[in-house]
Amino acid sequence: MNTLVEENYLKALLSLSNEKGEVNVSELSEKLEIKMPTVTSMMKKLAAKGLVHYESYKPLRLTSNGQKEAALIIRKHRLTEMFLVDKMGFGWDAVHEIAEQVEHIQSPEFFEKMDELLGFPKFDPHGSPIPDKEGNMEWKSYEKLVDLQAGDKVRVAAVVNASDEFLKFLNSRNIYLGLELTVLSVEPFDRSMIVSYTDKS
Amino acid sequence: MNTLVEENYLKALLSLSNEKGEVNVSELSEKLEIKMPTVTSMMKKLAAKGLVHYESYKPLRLTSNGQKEAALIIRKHRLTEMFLVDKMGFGWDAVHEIAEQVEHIQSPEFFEKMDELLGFPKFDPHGSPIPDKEGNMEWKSYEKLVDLQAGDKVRVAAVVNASDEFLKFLNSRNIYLGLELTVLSVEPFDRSMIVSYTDKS
DNA sequence: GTAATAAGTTAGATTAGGCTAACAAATATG
DNA sequence: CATATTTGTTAGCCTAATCTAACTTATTAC
Repeated sequence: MNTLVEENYLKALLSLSNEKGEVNVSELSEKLEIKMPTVTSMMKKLAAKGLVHYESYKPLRLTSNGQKEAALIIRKHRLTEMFLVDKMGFGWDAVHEIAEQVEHIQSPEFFEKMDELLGFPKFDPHGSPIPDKEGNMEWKSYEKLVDLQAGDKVRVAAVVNASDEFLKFLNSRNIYLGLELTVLSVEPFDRSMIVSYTDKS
Repeated sequence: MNTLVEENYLKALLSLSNEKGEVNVSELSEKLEIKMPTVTSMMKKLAAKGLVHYESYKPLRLTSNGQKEAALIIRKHRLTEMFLVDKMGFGWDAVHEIAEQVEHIQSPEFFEKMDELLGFPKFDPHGSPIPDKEGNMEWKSYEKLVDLQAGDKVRVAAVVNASDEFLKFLNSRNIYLGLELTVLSVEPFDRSMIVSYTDKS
């Protein structure tokens, strides 16, 4: 069994390795807002538990076991977010903080029940995939808005790295998952865009 | 803000002081399964935070502030139990463990929402009162089964100190809150009883 | 009312998880 | 390629929460 702190390291490691293959101690340190020496010593501990491959001065990698453990925490996090939005009526910008805490609850039945009540969802309220019970995560690669051309039409499928401020911004503009967007123009200088959509509010 | 560990001490103190006015270090130690020296040092810490009245070799008492903090944790615990039973379909014998963890979540909105979805309940699934937001707990004093006479009719209102085994026993006999019981006879030797009720299963 | 027992405290050690300061290795720069 | 910078590690210290062993104060029993 892993401590709450260990779980947070694993989760951060997984999300960093998804963004970019290899993870440095400094990156992990920055993400967790924990100083590098502390991270180093935790890496040794997690390596001893068989969750991380660690060699001095080399990039960090989760073991397959570590990856699974991390994915199962993400699973709990995303199921919780889904539950908070769908069953409790929270906004998608309000659920992250709560889910950060609920994800550490040790009770398989609790999350089984959520999953069941939600009808075994595959994606969370931000469009991120929910890993299955074995820790497998379906990675759909969506087109990124930044890569589109004028005239392209797309449907909002997911929000990457959803900060509170950004989600509140989207809310204030009535932009939500599933909404159809049309790229009207792209500014060549910085690729800033004008995008149109139907505001149903 | 109190740590999770401090919260557990406060909660244990409140429940012991409800059972019997004064609380000894040894009782608290036994309840928490933490050795006495550790309890002593935590009492000093909580006294420094103004949550406990502590004097060497004297019984422990919560301050009014400590009492409030403790009641608010109990509130979160009981709201959670109610939510798990009413909204998630758990049995009353399965919710304690989960609520022990959920009660430590820091998110007023989360528990506000539960309260609202449950219709502002006054009692939890075991019949125990749910403290209000100010930490006030209505103490209804029910008649205890052990004090009844042959011929008395009562309705099950609450289960005191509900252990998992006892709740499972009640479940197995189809005894639940609100059920009407009739005391048929009381054995003078040890006050054991024969009780009748309608089994609706 | 003294002695035995129980309850409570003090002192000192341990573990988890954090820190800073100093050093070492790897990488980047002129 | 030699040096400066960045990155990573080691060493040593800190706090929270736990423990055991030893000592002190209260309580109980004769």
